[in-house]
Amino acid sequence: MTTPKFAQIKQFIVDNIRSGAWLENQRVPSENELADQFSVSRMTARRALSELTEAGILTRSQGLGTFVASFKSQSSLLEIKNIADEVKARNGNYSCTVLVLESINALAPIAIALGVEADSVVYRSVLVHNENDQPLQVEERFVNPALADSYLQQDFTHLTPHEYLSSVAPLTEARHTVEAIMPNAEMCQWLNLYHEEPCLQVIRRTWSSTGIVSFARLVSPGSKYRLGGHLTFKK
Amino acid sequence: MTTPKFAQIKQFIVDNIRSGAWLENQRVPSENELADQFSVSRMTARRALSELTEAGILTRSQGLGTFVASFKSQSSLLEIKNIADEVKARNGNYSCTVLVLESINALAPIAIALGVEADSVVYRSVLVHNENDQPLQVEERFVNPALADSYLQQDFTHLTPHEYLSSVAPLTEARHTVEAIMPNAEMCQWLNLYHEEPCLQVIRRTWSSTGIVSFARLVSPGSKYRLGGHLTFKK
DNA sequence: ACAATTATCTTGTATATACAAGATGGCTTG
DNA sequence: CAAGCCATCTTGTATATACAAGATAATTGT
Repeated sequence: MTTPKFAQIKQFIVDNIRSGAWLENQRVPSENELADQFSVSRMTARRALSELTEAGILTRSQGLGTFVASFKSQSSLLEIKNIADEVKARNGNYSCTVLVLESINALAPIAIALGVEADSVVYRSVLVHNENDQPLQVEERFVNPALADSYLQQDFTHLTPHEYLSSVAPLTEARHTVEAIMPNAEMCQWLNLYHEEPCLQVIRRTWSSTGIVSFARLVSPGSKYRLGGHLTFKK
Repeated sequence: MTTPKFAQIKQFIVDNIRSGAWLENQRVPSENELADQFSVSRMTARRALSELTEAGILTRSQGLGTFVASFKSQSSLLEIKNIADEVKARNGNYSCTVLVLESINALAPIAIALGVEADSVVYRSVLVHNENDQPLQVEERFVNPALADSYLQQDFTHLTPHEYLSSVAPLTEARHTVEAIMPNAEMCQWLNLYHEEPCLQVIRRTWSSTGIVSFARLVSPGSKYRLGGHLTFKK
């Protein structure tokens, strides 16, 4: 008996749901019933139910019982991975080109996004992430100097901005939006696009405990890049 | 003392991380230390650490200790919500128009995506989801008749296809991809677009225990629709 | 000096027990 | 008959205890 008892009970429950034997919103055995059935203590049976509830596969309510969660309530999740890791994962040759690394006076929209005063100095970088020496994504990033004052001295061909910023300011929050845009002429040049092509744009804002750290715009050609997501009953 | 003890300990730990007092990869107090510090049993302290580990805020390793998880390892997640719910959530007027509801002979790519033989009969629906009577998203869906034989008899102006399919075949898995595309003429007409505009396209395939249930293509204008994601240390 | 053992710390699994609190049905009482 | 009470089910919180197993540092023996 190498697999723990609580894991066996989890497996038993998941199998019943996967096979369709237990349908949505149907009641599952109570803690005491499972404890008897598997000859374990109530706390062990409880652990199986609790962890599956935390995973969103079951729902519980005190006094009533435990039920199979409705699939509808499962929100579908998409991962936004580090692009360097993604390229390496598919055995591509990853490289990075630094196009711009400067300090500028923030225009109003940038200043607002970074939570600093308009026209104050912020850092700006534009990098191109390449796979097999072909542009895959352009990263334009605005950084709050108060939280990362040596940003301009970094060598981003070896350390990504995100990695550097994480080490300088402990990140506490991030927000993303994904949209489809048409690249402007400058972006076309950066991405080496000869004809106009729709692009995926991810806007990422990262917070630290003391304020907004940076504001990044990640643009990739729709023909070369896509986001993947996966949702499954398992474990 | 209304809030449970384990929740208080979780709060204490999260506060220390948010404030930057405990940095990435730094060791946090052990179960026994927390138990002494808060005058609780080891099992209660353990619960706080376990739940924060499950949430991805801490990492643990047997024999070594518990550590603040590195932000880098946190995968950023995007939610794909039900569009009807989203519209209603912002107090919009949601409506749905059924453009196509038919059975067709599947071309090769559709047949492969659905896991059926080429040229076999499958169901196809094209719906337009409207916000305040303006097209927001086109949903083109191909359905495996073996798993939902009364699909064509449904009234999708009141029940979404996803809701109907969930009730008929217990869903066990879903996969998504998001990309930026340029709509063709037919799609432009459906979306009421006068000039060409980049669109966000979500492809969703859903599995049941007995096979692939359906294959959906969700297309929204880039100017009207975006996906939002959010990642935070909390609870 | 070096290798093997031991002690001691950590997390991981499991049990038995106790009481609190929500939900439900049946019973008692007015 | 109906309102209130109570027994009994459920999950939720909390403790004390025991042993297993991984990791590390100290100790011991050669």
